[in-house]
Amino acid sequence: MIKLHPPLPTSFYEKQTLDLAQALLGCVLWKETEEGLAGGIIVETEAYKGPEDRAAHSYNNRRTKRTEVMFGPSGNAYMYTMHTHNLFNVVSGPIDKPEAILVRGIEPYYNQELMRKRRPNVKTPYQMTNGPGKLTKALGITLQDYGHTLKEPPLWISHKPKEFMSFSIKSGPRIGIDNSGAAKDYPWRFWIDNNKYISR
DNA sequence: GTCCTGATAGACT
DNA sequence: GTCTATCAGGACC
Repeated sequence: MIKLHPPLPTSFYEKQTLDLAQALLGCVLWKETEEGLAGGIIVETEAYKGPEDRAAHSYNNRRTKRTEVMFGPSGNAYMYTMHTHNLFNVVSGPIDKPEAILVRGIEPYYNQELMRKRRPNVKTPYQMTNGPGKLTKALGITLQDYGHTLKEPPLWISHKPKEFMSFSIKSGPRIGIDNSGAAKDYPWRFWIDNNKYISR
């Protein structure tokens, strides 16, 4: 699988964050664990643009143990715990520009059986991965992956498979950030139109 | 729609 | 040490 779907190179991540958020749509997110390898198509993302974005953890350049990885180079994993769930983000922006992209939804692409095993009790296939906390559980992504590069196993992102080369992208306000002033209205959420694995 | 769960970092005393 | 908010999810109505 790694030979068929090699990691995207450093140059892929050297884009404006809003462009990268859209470029990630259709790409495959892979995670290999002791249980096996699983992969899913990224179908929904949200951009968070550091200093000027009140909704971002790195707003006003807040530099802490948690946000530290966002001040580093792009192409690394930023993990964050929300209640009982782990959320996965791709670090974006150059060094000292703390920006990131939250992955909110994936479509199972490889080893759906393993995802189902990790997500018992779901009633429809969509419920396995149609949310930021759900997809990390389905793929087996944990806080251990914080700060890890996305350019080599066990956690990596590969180019769009040919069946996902063409689709239309929609955008709109982000989810769950109601207390962030004007920032809550920024249309920095992107998704693949008509995809069934969008979080809402 | 409402309510409850409950990990972790960060702010505060 | 203690308090509290959080880029949700699930169970319920």
